[in-house]
Amino acid sequence: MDNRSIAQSIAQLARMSAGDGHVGGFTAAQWNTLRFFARANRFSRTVSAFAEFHATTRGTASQTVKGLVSEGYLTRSRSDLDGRSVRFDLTDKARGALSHDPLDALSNAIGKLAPGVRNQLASSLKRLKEEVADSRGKPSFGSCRFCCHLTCALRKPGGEPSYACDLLDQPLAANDLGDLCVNFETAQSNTAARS
Amino acid sequence: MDNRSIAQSIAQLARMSAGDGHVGGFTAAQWNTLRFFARANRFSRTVSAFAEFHATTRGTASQTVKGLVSEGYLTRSRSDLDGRSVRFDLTDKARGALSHDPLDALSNAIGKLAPGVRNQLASSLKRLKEEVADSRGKPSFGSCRFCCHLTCALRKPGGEPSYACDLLDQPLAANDLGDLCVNFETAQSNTAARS
DNA sequence: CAAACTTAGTATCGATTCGAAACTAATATC
DNA sequence: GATATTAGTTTCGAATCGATACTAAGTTTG
Repeated sequence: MDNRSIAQSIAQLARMSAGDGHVGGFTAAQWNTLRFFARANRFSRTVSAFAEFHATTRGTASQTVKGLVSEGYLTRSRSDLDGRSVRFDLTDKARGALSHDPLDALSNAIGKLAPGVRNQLASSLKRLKEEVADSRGKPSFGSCRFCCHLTCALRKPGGEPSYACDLLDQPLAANDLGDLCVNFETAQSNTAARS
Repeated sequence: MDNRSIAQSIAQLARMSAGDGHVGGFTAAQWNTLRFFARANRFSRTVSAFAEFHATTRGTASQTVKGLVSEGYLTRSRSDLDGRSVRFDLTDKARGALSHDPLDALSNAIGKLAPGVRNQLASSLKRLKEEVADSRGKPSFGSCRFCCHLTCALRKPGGEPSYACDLLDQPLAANDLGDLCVNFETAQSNTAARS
């Protein structure tokens, strides 16, 4: 099986499961938007970050987001720190909708893989994402847990560790570490750190 | 990393690399169409099979194909066996265009994986495709090589083997065995063969 | 064998999406 | 303080999509 066939398998798998069609009242673009805002951390729940993630323009992303806001799936709130920035958060209504995500067919299939195979798959995909993002000069949207900007300090010996992002200089809660971030940079391979 | 995150990685990877945007003068739908007709075997280079593969309607698929025919990327020819059926074949112009496929970014990234990891990835994806296709009650588009309908006869001891599809009762050339087919059914797991 | 059904492909229509470009407003840089 | 950059929005035209209706060829069935 050659590389191109494997690449096409990935593309087809995505198309098969995400479905381009209107499932459950949402368009494909809307599903992707909801999924993104469900998984992005608070620094990344913006139109720009979503546009980047979704590989589209800010204009298009803005339209999709606007639609979901007017239908009550996202709330809109301006940032205190940056007057230009606007953050969007999922409503409970959206969270309810996401419990019938058509992508679950794929998630379930993944769940049936043997643990070792599953983990191998996850790490291969992570690797591929970084590689492709790199070749396009775009961020790859990883989670803080594997990001070089994550700093961890142990408040007191044996106590709860506290986390922070040293790029944005903002604290991070322990259960936010798995969320996606625009500013993600892989923790290894920082050979060009001093550039 | 949970199953849903992995599923989203697959979706994102596909979107990142295939790019929804107009690359090289083709739309995303057109790229997918060209890729399909490049990899499908002669029984599957039809509007219906492509619609199935692309998870869209025949109407939409017909439109896209029509456009590519009028631009000289596909040729149209009626089937001798079935007066309704029409087969579409790639022109050299199309083959040239495919040498600048934006999906190559992903193919190249896959090529950089260690051979073992790469093969593991390929088999996981194959498995997932079948699983998801099954859960949707749709064909999964595998290649003849792994299909239960493939029959192989050795003409003479030590000679070239000859292949055929026992479903369509048609001969298969050795270098067609890697092509995609609508009628694909996985060679193993035929527990319900007598149903 | 003829009526009824199915299948392959096409055409038309309106809704949605997309990218490009122009625009406002806030922040950075020099 | 002028200029550039960044975040988000808006508008516009082209393209896509799904739904639906349609033609024509094959299959089933009575």
